[in-house]
Amino acid sequence: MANSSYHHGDLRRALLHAAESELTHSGYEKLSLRSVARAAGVSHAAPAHHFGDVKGLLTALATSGFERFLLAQKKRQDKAGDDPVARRIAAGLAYIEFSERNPELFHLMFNSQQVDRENPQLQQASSAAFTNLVTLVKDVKGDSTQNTETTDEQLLDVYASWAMVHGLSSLMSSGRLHQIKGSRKKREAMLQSILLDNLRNT
Amino acid sequence: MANSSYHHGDLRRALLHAAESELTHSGYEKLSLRSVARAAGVSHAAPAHHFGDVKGLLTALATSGFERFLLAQKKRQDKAGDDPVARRIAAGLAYIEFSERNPELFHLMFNSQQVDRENPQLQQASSAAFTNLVTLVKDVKGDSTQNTETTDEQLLDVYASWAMVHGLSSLMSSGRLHQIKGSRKKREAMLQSILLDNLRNT
DNA sequence: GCAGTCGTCTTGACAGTGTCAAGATAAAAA
DNA sequence: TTTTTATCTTGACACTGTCAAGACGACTGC
Repeated sequence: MANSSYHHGDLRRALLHAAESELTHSGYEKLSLRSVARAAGVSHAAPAHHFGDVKGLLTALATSGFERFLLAQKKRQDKAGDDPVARRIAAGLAYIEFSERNPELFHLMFNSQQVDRENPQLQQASSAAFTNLVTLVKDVKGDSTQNTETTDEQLLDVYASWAMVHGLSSLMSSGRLHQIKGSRKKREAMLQSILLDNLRNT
Repeated sequence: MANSSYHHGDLRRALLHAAESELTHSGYEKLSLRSVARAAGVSHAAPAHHFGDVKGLLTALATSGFERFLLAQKKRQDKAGDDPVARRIAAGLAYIEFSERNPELFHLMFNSQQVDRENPQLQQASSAAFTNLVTLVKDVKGDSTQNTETTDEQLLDVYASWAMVHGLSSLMSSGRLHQIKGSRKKREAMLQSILLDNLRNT
């Protein structure tokens, strides 16, 4: 039964949903376990059973964030076809768009000291995103000999590409690149020109 | 008198110092007004008189951060001589080094929702840093006709350069670029090669 | 020197928070 | 049906930020 006072049924999901709503509304720095519980219609101590403490809840949120983050990139890079450069740029634009659409979640995922970086699910989700990035960049550089180790040189290329995309995301999502504005198409054209230049280097 | 119970003398500075110490030690997300007051040896409500609320304290911290942030860059870019590229790279390395040395402060300055971005002193300090960046990039592009307006094209160059440096800083200070390691010299050589490529475009 | 004023700091209170221990409830297992 | 187990509630605790009231001492004008 979903609505009897005890045994909510899917409280974990309901709490995550309420937390995400509070996250986008008032930011993760002010997110409170008790208000999340209130929003889900349960007692203040109910979340503890599913998440342990507030860090557990935020870690679960960040994990879910990384999953959707990767999905958004994969979706867009696949839509971009086979050209490695086009694919890399498409993923980059999706990366940036995600950060703009979910600034607080993005911030939580990458910057918060309140998420447990040792958590296995989180690590799995975030390193899956990283792996996708590595593949994309390797393909651009042409040396995607499938399953070989990634060399240090390749990693530097990955870092250069990642830093550019991440820097744009970080600065845009905190409203600092005022000149990148206008319609979505126009903004993405500006970003694309930056990303293209960024990929033209050896 | 500095040590009579009332009228501390320079409590504002003492509180800022205590806050910065707590900042680097336990992160700004857990920084508490009351513990800062305790560390400074005053009552729990003393900080309110100087900073209003916790947001005021964090805003003052961020402001002081931006000032030192700019100073560090200027110092290093001047030491680099006259070559615009060398100067830009030097400032970039100082930018990154600052973020590594003060990850929590850096995070507070750029990402925290708890600082008042409308604060005049903060805006003054942060836009001074931005102005320096604009000048550096213009000089690299060669069109530093002193006091002319900055065109949109130039701003895109600024953004491209800024995003790269900021992205590296953000990722490094949160410990995500594992392959950039070793001695300071070695790490900076890697960063420098990335930054050089980044400046070679358009 | 002396009164009054004003900026500085303390005290005490309040609502809100995260976490813990204990107990209540209902579903699942035996 | 009885027992066990997972789930949720209740109540308490120490801690937080903020506010109002007051205590203190430095400064001002005379």
